[in-house]
Amino acid sequence: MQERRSNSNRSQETCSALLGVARRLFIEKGYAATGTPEVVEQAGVTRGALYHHFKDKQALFQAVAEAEAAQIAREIEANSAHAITSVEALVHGANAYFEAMRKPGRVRLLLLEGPAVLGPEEMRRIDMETGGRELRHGIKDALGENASTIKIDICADLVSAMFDRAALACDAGADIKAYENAIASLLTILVQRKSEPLL
Amino acid sequence: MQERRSNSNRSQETCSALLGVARRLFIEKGYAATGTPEVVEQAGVTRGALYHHFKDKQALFQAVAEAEAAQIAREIEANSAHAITSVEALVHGANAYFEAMRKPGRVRLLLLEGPAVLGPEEMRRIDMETGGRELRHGIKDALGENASTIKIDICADLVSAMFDRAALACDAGADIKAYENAIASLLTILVQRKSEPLL
DNA sequence: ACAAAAACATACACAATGTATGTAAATGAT
DNA sequence: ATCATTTACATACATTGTGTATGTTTTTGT
Repeated sequence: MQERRSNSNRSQETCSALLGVARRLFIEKGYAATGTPEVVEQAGVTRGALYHHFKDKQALFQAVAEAEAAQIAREIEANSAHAITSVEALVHGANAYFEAMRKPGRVRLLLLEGPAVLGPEEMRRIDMETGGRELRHGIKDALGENASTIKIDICADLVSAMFDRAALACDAGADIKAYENAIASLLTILVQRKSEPLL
Repeated sequence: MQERRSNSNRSQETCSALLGVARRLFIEKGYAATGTPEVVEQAGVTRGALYHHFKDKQALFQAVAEAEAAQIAREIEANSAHAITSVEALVHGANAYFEAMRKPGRVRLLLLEGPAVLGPEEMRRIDMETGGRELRHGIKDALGENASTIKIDICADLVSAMFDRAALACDAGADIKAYENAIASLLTILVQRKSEPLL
């Protein structure tokens, strides 16, 4: 009794199983402590399948991280759809980001292990293709048209750093509201300075 | 011909050799790609000596990270000795931090690998015992006496996050002056708000 | 139906980690 | 000064994981 499946279906299902198990183990035990034998065992395949679909363990992690970042971007986009002023858009986006990063494991995946495993430039690329792009857009609106590209980039980078640190702190048990208020104050000040360039 | 050395001297010299080689390899190749056989070979000892002085590879990394953080704290303290106002102290401290973090490898050690290998809470502990303590003190002065402890902590955490991100960007080739100016502006705004509490 | 390619599975070579055990040097007490 | 004890190492081993090479099955295209 053998059900005939297409090749793309086979690949998709095995990749999906591998990514799901890898994601859970990377979150539970971390990248270094997660062995490929354990991953394939729980996914119901062999190491041969893994190394057929992914170049190495790092590529598996990268796929997990990219999928997670894409999902986060979708959630942010859904939760911050309606916003009138640029400040509101920024604050809504920030709150949506915090809400998304509350899902267990995301902080560890994207803020702790990601930079160490894939490097900061690769993580920055992933971030820019997902959530970071919208943040930069919001910052650009907030700063006004007289802000140079480089200043927009730096400002967005610094604000993004605060967001990440806040998510990290909340993941460690800190009060979310306190960080949200602090960041909201900073963003408000930032935008009120629109006329005379802040940075 | 055998020179009689004290036990503490023997330990100190082997530990020093191990830490020096480990530091260089951790910086050059990263934590995961650095093997203990390579470390002990270049240090002129055996793995037995390593595992006698350090519990495991992670403990070796932690010792390297703590030594580096302590050295950075010393450099900051030396370079920001004289400051009149609290703002000046903050800006001087920030510039001293950037200058210290320009030394090759420190960004990778303390901002990339450290959080992944030792965990964020351990890195925060190390930071608080070295440079972070002075930053928090400066922030407290800048915010004034009416700021609550929790607000001081959060503000210092967020500012520290910006410092770290700036150091990371500069390590990747970004313009240091641009980030320094951006942070200086933000700090100025922060402190000008002393009367009506910012956070 | 048959060749080619894709999707796996199996087996192997290599390396690294941590530990257990053995040895030499230093310390402390008599 | 000697001897027991502890400290500082060195050696050997057991385990585990990574990546690759090779083999097998299933699908695809002609």
